[in-house]
Amino acid sequence: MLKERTAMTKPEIELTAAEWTIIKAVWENEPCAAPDIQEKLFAQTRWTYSTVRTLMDRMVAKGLLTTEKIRNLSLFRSAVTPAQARRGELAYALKHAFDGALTPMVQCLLETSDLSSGELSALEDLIKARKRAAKTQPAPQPSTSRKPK
Amino acid sequence: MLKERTAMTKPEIELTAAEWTIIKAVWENEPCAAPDIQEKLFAQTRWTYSTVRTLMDRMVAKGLLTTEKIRNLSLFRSAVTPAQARRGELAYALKHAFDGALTPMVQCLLETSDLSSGELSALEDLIKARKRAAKTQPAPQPSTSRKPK
DNA sequence: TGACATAATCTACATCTGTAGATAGAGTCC
DNA sequence: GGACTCTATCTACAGATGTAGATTATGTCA
Repeated sequence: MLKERTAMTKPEIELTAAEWTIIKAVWENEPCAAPDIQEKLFAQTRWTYSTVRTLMDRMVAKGLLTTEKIRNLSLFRSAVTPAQARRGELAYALKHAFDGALTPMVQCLLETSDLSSGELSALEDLIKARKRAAKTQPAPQPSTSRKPK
Repeated sequence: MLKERTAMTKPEIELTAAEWTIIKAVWENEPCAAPDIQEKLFAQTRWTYSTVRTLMDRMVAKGLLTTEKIRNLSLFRSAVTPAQARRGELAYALKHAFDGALTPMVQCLLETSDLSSGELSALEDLIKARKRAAKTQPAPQPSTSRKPK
């Protein structure tokens, strides 16, 4: 029936392409009704109400969204923040494609993409800021762990 | 999941967790036979020969591996390079989680992970190198394109 | 109280993934 | 040639995903 994540450390959030599409729309409209999301996405996706609704219901079952029923209407809200979702995505890439090693990942990003020198400088600044932060505080979150499946 | 390969541009490689496991083993043994891969992975995954073989055959069908039959034996080789696979993974994350914007992605990486100042300096050097390269040459590859299915 | 417009619910179905057991074909050794 | 041992092939099956039609319940307006 329902499989729920009882909390503690979140079980590594991973979203499919369709789920990303939905949740981004939800983030922008929270709280929102399914028909709103359907309309909002129709131009991009051509999804029918049924499709959107099925997707959203399944996302509720997975703990990605929540619903609250008000009379005849289901109000949806996101259950994960953009930051959490992003982290999950990065963790997946980091874990599988780079065996957890961050530096090569950034390197690959730099090589693959075509950044202006302004953007490069912005990144440099980010790193400098991070260095300063590291001096004062110990460190942030622990990074991903290993183990397939 | 679904990959949409709208055309021309490389079909955007995406690997599932199981496929990553397999292809990494293949990269390290190329060319190799399915039983080798199975043995190699058994400790980590506990997969039987059937499982590994099915996975590998499907990967051949998808163009991720190639086979060549020599008498009774199927020899497998990778059909995508580590770099291609990595780029595919990054492209997916970049596209869905960061709407294609690289700087926020790097920022998220920096925030989430706990890097030593040595590593941070290494990143800084990478960026500096990239800046220098940008001065001499125009630019590398174009980055990913957009449009959900 | 009908006639609509809306939203929800149910059911369906093709693929794709993860995981394998059962069976058959080849090669090898006595 | 039989007994083994690999390797390959076939078939299966549950669960996840993408996509939606059909049917029903609810709300609204004349």
